[in-house]
Amino acid sequence: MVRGGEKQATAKAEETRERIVDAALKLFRDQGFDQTTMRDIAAEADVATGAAYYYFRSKEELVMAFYVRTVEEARTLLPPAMARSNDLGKRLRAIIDFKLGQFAEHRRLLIGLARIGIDPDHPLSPFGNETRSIRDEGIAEFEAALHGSNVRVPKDLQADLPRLLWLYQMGVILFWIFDSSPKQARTRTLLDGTLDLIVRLIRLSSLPLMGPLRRRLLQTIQAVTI
Amino acid sequence: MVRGGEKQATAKAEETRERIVDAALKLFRDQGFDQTTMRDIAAEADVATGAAYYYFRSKEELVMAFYVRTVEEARTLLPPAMARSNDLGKRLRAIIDFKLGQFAEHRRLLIGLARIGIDPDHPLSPFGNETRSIRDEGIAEFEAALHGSNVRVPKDLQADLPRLLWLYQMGVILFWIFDSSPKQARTRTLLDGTLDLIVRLIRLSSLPLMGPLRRRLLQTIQAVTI
DNA sequence: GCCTTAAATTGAACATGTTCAGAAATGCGA
DNA sequence: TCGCATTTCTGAACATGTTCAATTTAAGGC
Repeated sequence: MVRGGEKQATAKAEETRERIVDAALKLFRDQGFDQTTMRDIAAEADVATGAAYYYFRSKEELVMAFYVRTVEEARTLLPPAMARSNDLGKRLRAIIDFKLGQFAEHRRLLIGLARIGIDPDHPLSPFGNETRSIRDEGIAEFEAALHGSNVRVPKDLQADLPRLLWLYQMGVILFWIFDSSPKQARTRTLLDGTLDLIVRLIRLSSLPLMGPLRRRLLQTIQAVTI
Repeated sequence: MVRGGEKQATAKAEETRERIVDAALKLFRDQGFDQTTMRDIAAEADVATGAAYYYFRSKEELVMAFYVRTVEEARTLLPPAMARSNDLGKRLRAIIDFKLGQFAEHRRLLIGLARIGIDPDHPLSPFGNETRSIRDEGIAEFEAALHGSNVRVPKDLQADLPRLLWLYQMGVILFWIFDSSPKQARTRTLLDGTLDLIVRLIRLSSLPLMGPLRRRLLQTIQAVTI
């Protein structure tokens, strides 16, 4: 049994696994998630139908495999991109632009992921237990963006702000999946309009006057999130 | 052919249709959306499997039928509930509480609706064309809440604010579907924490100082929404 | 009452995600 | 190299959403 990585796979198995992901990604990209059948994928990867289920629990998990790939890519490529400026707005934008760039070719594919996300009972829900490490890595990206930036973050915000920004990013990505405007121009507009506002809000939140309001908001956020 | 209402159905057909919805709702409630098969539903309604597809295009459309029922119920019950106060916060709360009350028994069922919602290509997406009239009715509820309230809304906000509040409501409902805390207590906390804030924001937005910021936000919102 | 047309209904067939019992391949100690 | 355990893979079977050709039922005019 392979699958979670509980047992380390042989080189050959690893190669088969990759072949299945590659086949799936190619077909997803060319004909969309729903239009691609598991039989198609297996045929494209030159394995039997059931083989895919030896490596992946479901069709959606193949999308998740793609997502994991992008996270790994981000791990090496994001830090240098971030180092280019210490302006918080630019740093946040760098993260989100990078992600959207990674997804660009596979926009329709993310519908498969979104469907997972919407189902709180699904093991692969982005808010669930099984995806914690991926999620934590995503949140850490925003922590890093804040850390090296030119914006001071009030102490009591420091613990929650990265997660809030990550949540914002998830919202943007969701919007982007929906966005049928040419080249997803509306998403760019959304980013232009809101990112700058967020940075300004973070800046304002440091003002002493804002203490009570900030605490009130934080309290709500903490009470609401798990 | 029935289905959209293109042809008016006979009384008997209408009765069959209702029987199918009732059967579906009963089974959805008792055993969940995914665990209920179309064969189960047909059997419970004493019709053949295919009959359900004479009236509904898909399993999800049965959930939509439930949703339409709640909208119709709201049409008669919401106005009186709203008339009880002209405090905007209370009026908004009345709408949302009423909806959550309607859904309470069928929380798991809404996952089926959420899956539709997340797929921008689905004909029944809450942002799509086919659901316009339902959506407009929902937005109108918030328009009414604003109209008879004690809060003055700046002119340039009046066109968009109801839709924004409706969007907020959708977000709350989505959160509520996810909310696994006992009796969905976290959703109540979220409402307590954010509704009051929203009302205060609307109030603040009238201040002359807020003009530029308000215009900037509005511009973004208008550029971003369809 | 009979005929014609449309509406309503049937149930088998189909498509596709998923499972599973077993076959083949592989690795490994003796 | 042989035997055995484990991993990898197979393809048929299954479950379930959906479609569809065919049948039954109902409505309306004559």
